[in-house]
Amino acid sequence: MKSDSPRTRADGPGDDGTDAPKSATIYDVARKAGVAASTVSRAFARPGRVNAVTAERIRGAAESLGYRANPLARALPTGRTSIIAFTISDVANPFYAEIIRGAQAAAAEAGFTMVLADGQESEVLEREALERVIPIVDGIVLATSRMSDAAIKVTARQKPMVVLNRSIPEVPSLTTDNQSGVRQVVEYLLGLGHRSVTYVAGPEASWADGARWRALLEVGAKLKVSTRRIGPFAPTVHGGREAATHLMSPLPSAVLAYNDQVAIGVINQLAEAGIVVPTAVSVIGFDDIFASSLITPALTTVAAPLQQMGVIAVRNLLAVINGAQPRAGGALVVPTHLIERGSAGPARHRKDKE
Amino acid sequence: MKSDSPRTRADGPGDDGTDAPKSATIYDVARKAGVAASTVSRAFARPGRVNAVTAERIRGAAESLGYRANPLARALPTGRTSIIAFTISDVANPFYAEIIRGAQAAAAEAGFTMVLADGQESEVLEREALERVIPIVDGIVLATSRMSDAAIKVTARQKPMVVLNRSIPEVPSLTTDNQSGVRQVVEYLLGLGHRSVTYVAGPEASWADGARWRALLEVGAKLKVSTRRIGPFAPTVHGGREAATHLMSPLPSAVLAYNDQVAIGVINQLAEAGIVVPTAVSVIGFDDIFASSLITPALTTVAAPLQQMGVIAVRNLLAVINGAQPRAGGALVVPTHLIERGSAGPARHRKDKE
DNA sequence: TTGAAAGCGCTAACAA
DNA sequence: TTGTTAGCGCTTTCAA
Repeated sequence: MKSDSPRTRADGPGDDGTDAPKSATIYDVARKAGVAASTVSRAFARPGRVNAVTAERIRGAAESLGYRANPLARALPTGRTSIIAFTISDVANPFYAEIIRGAQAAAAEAGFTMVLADGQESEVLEREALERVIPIVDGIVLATSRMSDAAIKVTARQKPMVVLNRSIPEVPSLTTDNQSGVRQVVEYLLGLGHRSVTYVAGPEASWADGARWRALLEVGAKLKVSTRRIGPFAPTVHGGREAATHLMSPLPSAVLAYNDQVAIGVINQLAEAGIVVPTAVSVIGFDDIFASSLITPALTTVAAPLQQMGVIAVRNLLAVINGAQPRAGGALVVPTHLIERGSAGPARHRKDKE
Repeated sequence: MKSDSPRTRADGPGDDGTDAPKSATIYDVARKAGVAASTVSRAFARPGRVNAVTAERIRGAAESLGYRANPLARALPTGRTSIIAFTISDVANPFYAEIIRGAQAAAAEAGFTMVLADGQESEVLEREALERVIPIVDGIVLATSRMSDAAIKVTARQKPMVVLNRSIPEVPSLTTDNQSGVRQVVEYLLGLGHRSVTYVAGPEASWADGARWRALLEVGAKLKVSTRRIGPFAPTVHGGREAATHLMSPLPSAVLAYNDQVAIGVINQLAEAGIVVPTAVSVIGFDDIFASSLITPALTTVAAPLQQMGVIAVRNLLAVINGAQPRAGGALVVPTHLIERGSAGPARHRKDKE
């Protein structure tokens, strides 16, 4: 009286001995509760549409059988997996840690699983990782992608998407307020007596890099601070070290680096050449990564509400997945603020006019 | 002549406008190639079992239609998703970065997608994250779990599993050679004239913590170095700072910290109290995280082949998934080596005998 | 070597 | 409010 379930392959060639005991299906629950399978399904999906006592009976049966809906089986007819992808350019980049946390929490809160796809700073690998997860996810958060706008737009047509740290027309975007961050930096430096800033650029494929440099150009013009740009360099400590070698001959008064890693590299390399920060030169970074407060001197940097960004990105994505109209207009912008630590100081008095 | 496909819900209430064009199914390919669907399936799964020219025709049809097998639909009859889970105790912990990379690469190489589940240093959250992904994965790598051995064993019965940084009988395990790492540390310190080592302990739920302290006890006894232990402390910079306050009254000659973060915290806090490392006290960490080479003084630490560990863990897991007998016997142990940097130096001559 | 057909566990019309 | 019935796209027996 229990073998009427039409299983054929349930006990096929049991090659791997690690198989768990077959878990209960919706049919088992239905039989035990004395209702049709569809009623069980309904009881879970739309509790309102089923008689209260029936629902209770079903719940009891499900519990006693340890029933857990098979998310794969559910995904097939509905086309929804309750999985979202979060792609980053590099897991090893500490910048993402907090963003990921916020994103993960927001996803979990909504009953979604988040899969992390790491591009390892390579456009090809990023594509591959994305390609691999696309068929199994309901939506995608693209954080700091190295792909082109065009490529992103194509992907955005396949699945709901939100991009982070980048602004793409027609795709819901979330960025930090680079403009304001840069302004705070320049004003701060001005207050310390600096009259020029050298920007150490990051990867050319980085949207943030362009935004930061443009902002500096603009703010510099407005506030009468002269600006210079060197680069591009890799967005790493090593990249910063390399940049430092180009920074030494006419030592600038102040340096703004693409990100904290680069700033740290600059400081390290300069230190090895006997050039002391901030006495000889001021250095400021972006992002406020973990290590920034630990180095000597501690890094002055532009911070953003990282965790919040993860949360917002995911919430927006889920809204779109649930049928919301992807917000038009420009990117959503989150505020930044300058964290004053020890790597920027008063401009030294210089005999040589610059 | 194309609408004979029995779709009913293909164009239901189109609520969300983001839907991609329906992608081709195996039936579309079958029709175009003039064969049965089962033949198409076979052509992809067991190319040997299908006529070469037929196979070619199918491949052509698939290509021209841009056919991609739906992994979800495939998972239903086979019970295999080609997804594995990688659970860590904290994404923000830089220690995992390289491990994740290796793991991800090994997974991708085998055509598997890896989902990262973050426990955020909480046993409850770790369980939840795991619970959420278990039904959709073929196997699990548990890196530095905060769960109990018993709980892990239970989960290991549900799905193939490999644990990292921990040794659990009956579950395939992979650990670093803490014994050797500690011995290298003690021998190095002995060479510098130290005669005692204080261990700053990490979380009690950490297997590595126990292993390191036991190793120190053993090696200390053998090499006639006296040992002391304080803690537990959180495995963070903050935890290290806190530990430092307990370290000051009788300042030890040498400190071995649970991990690099703790070591960094100790150094920072000590510095703020005017105690200079390594002049006044030597400090050594574990793991060799990114930040360790950046702080001043650069941290002397015990490093392991992180990326390799990720690769090995995933390869072993995949082997088990594919039916290999989970290797019995103890854990697989990967070598460690001491990286000598600046945070450990000669023991200072002390008037006061200790 | 190929095709027909049943079924994986669930959802969603449609009727009752 | 509930049951019946077709599928979702793929795999896998079983026959041909």
